[in-house]
Amino acid sequence: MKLQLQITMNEALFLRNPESSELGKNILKHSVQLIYKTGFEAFTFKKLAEDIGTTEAGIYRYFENKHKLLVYLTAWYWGWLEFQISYHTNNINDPTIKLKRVIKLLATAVQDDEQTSHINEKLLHQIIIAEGSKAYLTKQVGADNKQHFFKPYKDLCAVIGAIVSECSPKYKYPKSLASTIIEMAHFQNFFMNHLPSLTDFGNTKEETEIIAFLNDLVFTSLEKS
Amino acid sequence: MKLQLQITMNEALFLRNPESSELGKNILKHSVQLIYKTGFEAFTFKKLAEDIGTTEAGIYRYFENKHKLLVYLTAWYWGWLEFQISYHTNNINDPTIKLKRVIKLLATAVQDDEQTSHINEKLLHQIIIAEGSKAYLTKQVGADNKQHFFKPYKDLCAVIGAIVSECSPKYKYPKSLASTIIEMAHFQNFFMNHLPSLTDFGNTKEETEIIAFLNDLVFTSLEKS
DNA sequence: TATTTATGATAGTAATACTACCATTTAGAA
DNA sequence: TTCTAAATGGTAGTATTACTATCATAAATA
Repeated sequence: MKLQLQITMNEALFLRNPESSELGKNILKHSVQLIYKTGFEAFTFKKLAEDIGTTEAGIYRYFENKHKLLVYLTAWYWGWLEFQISYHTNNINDPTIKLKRVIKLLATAVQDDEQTSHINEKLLHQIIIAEGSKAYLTKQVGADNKQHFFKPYKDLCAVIGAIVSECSPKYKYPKSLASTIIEMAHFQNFFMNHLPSLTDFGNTKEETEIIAFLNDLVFTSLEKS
Repeated sequence: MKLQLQITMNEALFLRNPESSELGKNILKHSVQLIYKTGFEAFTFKKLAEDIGTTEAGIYRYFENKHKLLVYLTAWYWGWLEFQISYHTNNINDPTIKLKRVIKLLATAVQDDEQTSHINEKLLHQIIIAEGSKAYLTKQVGADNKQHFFKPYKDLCAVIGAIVSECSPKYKYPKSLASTIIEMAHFQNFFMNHLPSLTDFGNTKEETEIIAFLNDLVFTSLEKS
């Protein structure tokens, strides 16, 4: 049996649903590869079209511009990650163990998930680390937010914040701690690999060290309160 | 008496030193205003030239491209902030008080500093919040790093990391905690203002709450170890 | 079989990100 | 003071980017 995981996306993110056709799926697949390879700044619809073997106009029928495509990919990732979290923390009662799993999932390089054939989660994870915050660090953040483009990110943050509160009902900053965990899981990874002197993991470059740091940071805060 | 604070900049960041001429100073001054107003993506040298009343070619004599200008501005800001920190923590012996001052300086909206007439620090602080990470979240981060473009950021991080270690010599992650403090002072501010459900400060939107959160996060970690 | 719908192919435009060149003004050295 | 070099102003031009529009064809569907 092979289950197909479908993540429901905000329809305002695309002009035509990329999951609904071969070309659309190719756009998702190749955009992940190309953004990973060139970085978001150098990424253009023209290069993407050449990569796929279609034309620029073909891409524009699916996405208005590359910013919307990036927001789509990040939203997809957060949706996917929330599912991963719900799957891997299912049936666990101890919120401390749950939160540890969450931290591990956030900070660990992902395996390419067979369930979603056209998107390479491992590459997408790297894209989120290096480009993810560009999805909201824009002048349009307010307008995009009104259209609920960041709902998957907020939902994930709310889920993690709820686990934090389960661990420690009196802790005063569950949501800020949740967004800190998410962002730092990624930033410390980027720093470790590119600006190692900003971290304490420059020698080993091991993800496990980031996990240990975040666990230490989070659980001393929660134990105290 | 009016002292002029000069921040020494990496010469590879510019083609001609913008501090050395009126046009150069105008480029710095107006780029801060224009990036603040339009955001970095929509910011172009053409618009900047029109703003100043010069031509595109004039700007290109000082900066190779807008990325280098952004890196210049961020580097300037980190250098300036390191001076602020050293000034405001001077003669304080208790490292805990020092670290609290640092957190406050990082998280507080700055006053425009009279000592540096052509750069508006208050606007620049806002630019750092919204655009600062774009200086290093690029494919060229390795090449830029080799040219020491991020040295002021690293120096600042090292200074803060040293204070952390003073507070708690056994704490295992002083540098990662320092970069976490810096990034979160800015990200929580951005979230509070634009995606408030990612924080616990959405109601009041007060910087003092970010400071309280960071103090709680940092000092429970340090007390414990 | 008729008819939508998706795609392919081509063209065109405005803006961006530069580079090059020349004329003029300004500032410093002789 | 004059000469010279440096800084600036102004204009042009190019390749690329970020789109929009149009038309033909192929594939799916009714």
